[in-house]
Amino acid sequence: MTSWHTCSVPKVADPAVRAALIEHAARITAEEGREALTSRRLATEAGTSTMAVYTYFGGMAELRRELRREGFARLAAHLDAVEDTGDTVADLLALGRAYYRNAVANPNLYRAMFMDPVDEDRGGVGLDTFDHLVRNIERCIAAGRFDRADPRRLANQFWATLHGPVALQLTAMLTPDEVAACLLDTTRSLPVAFGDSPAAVARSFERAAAR
Amino acid sequence: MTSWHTCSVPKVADPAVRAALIEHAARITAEEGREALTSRRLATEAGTSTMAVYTYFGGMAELRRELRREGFARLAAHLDAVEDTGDTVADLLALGRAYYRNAVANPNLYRAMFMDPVDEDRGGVGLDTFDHLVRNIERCIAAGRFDRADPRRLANQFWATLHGPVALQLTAMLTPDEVAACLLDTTRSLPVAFGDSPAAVARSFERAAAR
DNA sequence: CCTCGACCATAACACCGATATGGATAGATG
DNA sequence: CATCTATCCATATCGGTGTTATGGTCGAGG
Repeated sequence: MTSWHTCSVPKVADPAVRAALIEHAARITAEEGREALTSRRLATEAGTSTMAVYTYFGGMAELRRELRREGFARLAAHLDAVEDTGDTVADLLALGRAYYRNAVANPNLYRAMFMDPVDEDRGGVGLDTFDHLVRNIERCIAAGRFDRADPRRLANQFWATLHGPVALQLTAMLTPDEVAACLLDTTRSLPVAFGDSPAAVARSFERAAAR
Repeated sequence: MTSWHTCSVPKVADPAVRAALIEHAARITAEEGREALTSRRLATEAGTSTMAVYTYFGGMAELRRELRREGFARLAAHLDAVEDTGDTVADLLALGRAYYRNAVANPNLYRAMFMDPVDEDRGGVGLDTFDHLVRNIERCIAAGRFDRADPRRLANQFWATLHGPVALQLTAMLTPDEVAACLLDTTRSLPVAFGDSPAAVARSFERAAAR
């Protein structure tokens, strides 16, 4: 029949099934970690069979790849929520706090993005996420707060300085308290190393904390 | 028979089999990563059966725990090879370089130690390894190079500052070149944040690089 | 209407960690 | 020396995994 008003879902490459798989995969991974994400369980909870994973993704590895893409989208949403103010360094510190909050809010997705091994090369997944960080550092330089330098290099440094404590907390190598102290110290000293004055950093720190 | 000169290996709790299991497990993990370490393959290459894993360790999880202990022993050997000189900050920088070299030399063991998830609490495995770092920082403080502070807190900060770039390199999020630049910058700025003068840090940096 | 091809449910395969079972053997006991 | 006992481990098995082969269903286009 297929009359014009039935609006039947096209059977070919049904995007709803694909989206449901990613959604359920993200939920299972976020709630119980990578090991809990099995093809059979995913198929059951998504209301399909394991074959759907292969028709839409090719295998569990590719599905996890899409899962990482989803995680980067969520991280980007967290970072985009930090709005720019006149204090570029305070903005940078706020970005750091948002990064940390996203990590502890979704530890298993953070693991999947930044800590789990991945055989294939990471084909630029999540690369645009860090443009946000780079642009903020460019503004810090333009505002005269940081010395002139390659913004990308400073951004990598800032990122690694965040990732170190975060990763050690997620593997229980450091306690959350130790990590909090660590981040407090490093995020305070890093802008100074980038060229800002200690007094200005202290002011920006209070402004960022007040948000 | 078992006369006094046959020196028969005691059958009860044969430590040679246990050692062989750990040795082969370390080799397989180091060469091909965590996923390659299966009980069947380990048993085959060690010349025994999978049951040996259970009689000696209780399961694959406990075996991996011992594997981590082995990794910490190797790291400790790397760090112990750094000898103390009169320049305590140069010693600290040399420890950092040794830490990095150990990580890139045995990436999969580093993963097993610091990046892989572990359900049980990390029962202080590898805790003594960081005493080395803490004592060095205590000497930096005693020598007047660093401001008075909790040495453990500074050690955590130093460790996290190393782990961040290292971990991002091992997951291919950053290239080795980017990580090298990152470590160059952070290890240079961190002692300054700890209270040392930039000029003194620069001197110690050259001394450490000259080793 | 009818064919065609995409989608996917079922079943099977090879592999994993873990366990039950029993045989072999070293050491203790008489 | 004979026997007993407890340990170690080889075999077989179980439930689980990712993946693949097969075939049926059903929408789309001629």
